[in-house]
Amino acid sequence: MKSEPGSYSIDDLARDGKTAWEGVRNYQARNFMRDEMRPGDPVLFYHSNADPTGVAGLARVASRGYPDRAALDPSSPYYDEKATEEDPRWVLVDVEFVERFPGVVTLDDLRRTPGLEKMLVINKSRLSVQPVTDEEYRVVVELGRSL
DNA sequence: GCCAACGTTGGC
DNA sequence: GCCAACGTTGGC
Repeated sequence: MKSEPGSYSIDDLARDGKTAWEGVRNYQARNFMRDEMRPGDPVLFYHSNADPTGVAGLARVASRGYPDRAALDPSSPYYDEKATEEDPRWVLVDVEFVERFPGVVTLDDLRRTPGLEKMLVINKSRLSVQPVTDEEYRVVVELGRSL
């Protein structure tokens, strides 16, 4: 799951303990949260538009998908005029903090680590919620903890 | 700040 | 249903 640290970083999550991952306004990303993610699923927390950009730590899915009510709130930056009470259109999950890596596994690290060639973040960087295989997860965690 | 890649919108 | 125009994302 990706976030711009200027907006919400791994440190913010460490402070909050848990947060509602609101504001995702992309159908593919929404569908992952709605259809695929379950409480307990491990999450790589990725800092985009950052210095350095890359995986900053680990989190965990803490709820099933449920409506993102920010879409109904005209004063929210995530407001969507097409969202309604009956069909809020957008979905989020709760995410809880697990650990912060001692550093950041940079995008460059990901690119040059054998076994990670197919990670979507390398080729489909714009997708803000994306699946990671068990093996990719394992490799990234190992990299992150050895920084 | 620039720009390429991508997703969405809307006219036809 | 196509596709051009547009807006957004995100790496650099």
